[in-house]
Amino acid sequence: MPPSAAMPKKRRHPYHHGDLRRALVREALRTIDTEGVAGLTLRAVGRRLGVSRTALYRHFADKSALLAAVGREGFRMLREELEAAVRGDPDPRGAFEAMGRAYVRFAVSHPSHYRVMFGGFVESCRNDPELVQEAGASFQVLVQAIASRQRDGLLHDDDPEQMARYVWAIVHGIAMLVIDGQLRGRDTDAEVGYAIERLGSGILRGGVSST
Amino acid sequence: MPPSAAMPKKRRHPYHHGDLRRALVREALRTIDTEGVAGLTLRAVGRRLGVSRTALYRHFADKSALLAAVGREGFRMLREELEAAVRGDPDPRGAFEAMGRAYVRFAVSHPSHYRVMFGGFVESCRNDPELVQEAGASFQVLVQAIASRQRDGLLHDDDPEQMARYVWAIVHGIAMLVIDGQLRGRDTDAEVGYAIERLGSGILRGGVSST
DNA sequence: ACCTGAACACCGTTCAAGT
DNA sequence: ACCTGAACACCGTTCAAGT
Repeated sequence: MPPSAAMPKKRRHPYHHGDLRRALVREALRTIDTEGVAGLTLRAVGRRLGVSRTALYRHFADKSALLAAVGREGFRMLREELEAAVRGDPDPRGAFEAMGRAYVRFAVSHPSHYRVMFGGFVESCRNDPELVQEAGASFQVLVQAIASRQRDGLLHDDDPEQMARYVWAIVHGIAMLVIDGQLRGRDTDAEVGYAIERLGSGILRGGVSST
Repeated sequence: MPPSAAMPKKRRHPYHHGDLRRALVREALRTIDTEGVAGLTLRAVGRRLGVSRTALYRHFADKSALLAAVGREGFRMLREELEAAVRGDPDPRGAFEAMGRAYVRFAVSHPSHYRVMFGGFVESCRNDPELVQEAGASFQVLVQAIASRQRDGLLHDDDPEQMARYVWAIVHGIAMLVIDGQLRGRDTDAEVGYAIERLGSGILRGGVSST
């Protein structure tokens, strides 16, 4: 037989080297970055990793389990950044603002994570209790920050969770609008800065509390 | 030949009766309602309408064109509801609140429309200028309402478009959180009510304007 | 344990052909 | 004009088989 005919020419090592699971998540994110969540296919991920179409099923039950892993990672990263923002600024007012900026910055610099976290692709609560727990932990960072500032007398004495949902809706709204390109041409920092100012003071003018 | 052998037994009329285009949009919405945007397939839509897999291409260039039609319809409906809310309440303060409630109510009662409008499924700006125009028209309803209240001296004299983006981010954020089930167990009306109150007055307490 | 290819039941889209 | 079926190049997932 000819010496070089039956040589397998593509695969260098028959098995994937190190941590295939992590590689799959990383490659999925790269794909979502460029193609969008709808453009994510397991076959292409495998192909790009030089691995069979079905190797993925050794690490994830199915496609939505892979997405759940992406979402979980995202919530952990977000929580760490929020905690860092709280820790980073000794002034309570400044720390609160830093959290808001950190939240939107996270979403803008990790849009793929963020979309998976909130895009409704993961059937969140049903499937993955770990993901629900991570999501709850991120939210609690905000709740605690608000409660602390209420104790300092800086914020109104509303239910801290209620106030946290309000603040969350604002930063989430800004983040989604930026990611979806609805604020194209706008300076994200300026948008967040305006929002934080009016979040504090309100949009109503003066003491006009009619009737 | 046997008398009843070659009878076509399924199709009652060989062509689709009336407005296939409208039927396709309606059926697409029904599918998204039950299966989610990811679960929308053109073949299933055709099947459910008793029409060939490819009949759709007489009315839409491709799948994303169908989604663009859904998005356009959504923006038109949203604008009409916002305009109705403004018209419906003579009191400026009440009308503004009514708009916020109408916005979130629209998103919650038409989640499929809303997801398509803002989910990034339509490559918005690129493909469909009509859709961009409809979206802009909805936004202008809010901008005009704000400018009018500024002339009455009710709101701070910020750039009305800037303030509109802020208000939009809030209602959009609430709408997305409700639709994605992140506020499950919460009373949507109560969330919106709280948001509108604090949107007006701010979350900071008293006249503490330090430094 | 980890990986593989073949196979199954699906997709979106194109196209020559029918009425 | 409007609709059709066959065909193409894709999917996610399962499964018996290899190392």
